Amino acid sequence: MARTQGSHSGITGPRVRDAALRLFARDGYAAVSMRQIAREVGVQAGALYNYTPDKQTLLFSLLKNHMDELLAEWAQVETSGSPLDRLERFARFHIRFNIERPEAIFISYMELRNLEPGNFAVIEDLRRTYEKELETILRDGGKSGVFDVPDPRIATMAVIAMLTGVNTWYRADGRLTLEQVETIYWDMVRKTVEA
Amino acid sequence: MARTQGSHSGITGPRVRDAALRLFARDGYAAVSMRQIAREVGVQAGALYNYTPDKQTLLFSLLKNHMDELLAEWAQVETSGSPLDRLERFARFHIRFNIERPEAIFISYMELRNLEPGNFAVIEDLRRTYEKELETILRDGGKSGVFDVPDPRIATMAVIAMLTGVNTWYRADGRLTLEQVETIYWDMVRKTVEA
DNA sequence: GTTTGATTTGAACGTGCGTTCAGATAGGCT
DNA sequence: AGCCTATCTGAACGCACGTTCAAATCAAAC
Repeated sequence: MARTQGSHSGITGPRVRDAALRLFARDGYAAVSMRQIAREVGVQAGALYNYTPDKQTLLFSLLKNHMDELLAEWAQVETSGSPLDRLERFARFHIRFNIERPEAIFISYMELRNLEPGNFAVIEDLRRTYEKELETILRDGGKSGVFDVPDPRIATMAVIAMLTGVNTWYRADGRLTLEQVETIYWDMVRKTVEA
Repeated sequence: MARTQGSHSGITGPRVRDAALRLFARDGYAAVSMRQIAREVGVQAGALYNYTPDKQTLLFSLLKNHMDELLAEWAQVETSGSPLDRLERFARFHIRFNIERPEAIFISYMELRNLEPGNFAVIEDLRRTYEKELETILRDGGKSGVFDVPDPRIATMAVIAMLTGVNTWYRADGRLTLEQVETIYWDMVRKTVEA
């Protein structure tokens, strides 16, 4: 019978994932060995295989989890209102979500190429689903005349690139609060697409 | 005396750099072995060390070359005129330069973390120099009232992120010409910062 | 206090890594 | 024709990799 208390599995499992996330983000998937992850957790390399069938699946699982969380949290954001309101919510949500988990975001952009084709397709599909959310907002605003977006797909990519860029320079101890950054970016995003 | 004709050095050298650039871009620095690069060139691994002291220096040299080329080409762009004109030139230049060498651009963003600290500092400094060019344009436009950029540094990062994002989706055989893409992005950039 | 099974160890597997270097090769020079 | 030397080969170095697995460990269940 499985132990339900005092089992190390419930402790070691998350610690393996935490260590892998942190090390993959810092040094890159290819540069991090299973032995490094194990050392971080305080365990021998063999023990990791109680928690993942292999290294590739560990990476995929981290990314899949991240994307699921992204979509789940976005699903909880109010979706009613004008395209302008919805766009503001998206911009602020995107910045805040990304800043709160820089390591997962970093891996999501850097390690896609290290996913096997099948795994890559899954993540790519989830990413596209997320992008479609923004695209829909921009199309709605275009139809109603509030936005001027000659090419909604490109505008989507441009806005996401701009927002995602925050992670490359924002520091929690910097001169601006996250709220201030959100507002500055929201202002720029609004001007970018407004009619 | 050094052979100046028929020498393989003049042929193999560039081929090593080409292969390294392509493979680093496709699979990542850490995932590419010297033996793979050598195989691509049609040579044994040991021969590579006639052209680079080690793998790390090969990566650094590619990035350094790229940054030097970026700054050299930008230096040839007309710098006179109104901030609006200068911003348009920057936007179009940035897109075109990036699209013309996607592999070098990709490596420049992905493999920075694989540079030794000293090498990293050099590349980072060159990047900042380039960013300052845009920042100056935005500040000048702000002073003259043509632009409304409450935070020029952030606006710089936002614009560069937006423009650099083109490389993630643009395909030469896609539905838009590079000229069309430039124009669409220039329009968005202009709106982003215009007063 | 013994049994049970989830968890971990520690060693081993074959493979490939970056780099070095003595020796072979071959093209330009005199 | 023969020398010179830039260039390349092929083998070797020690080391680390991802993964496997029998044996050891140890906390919960009885």
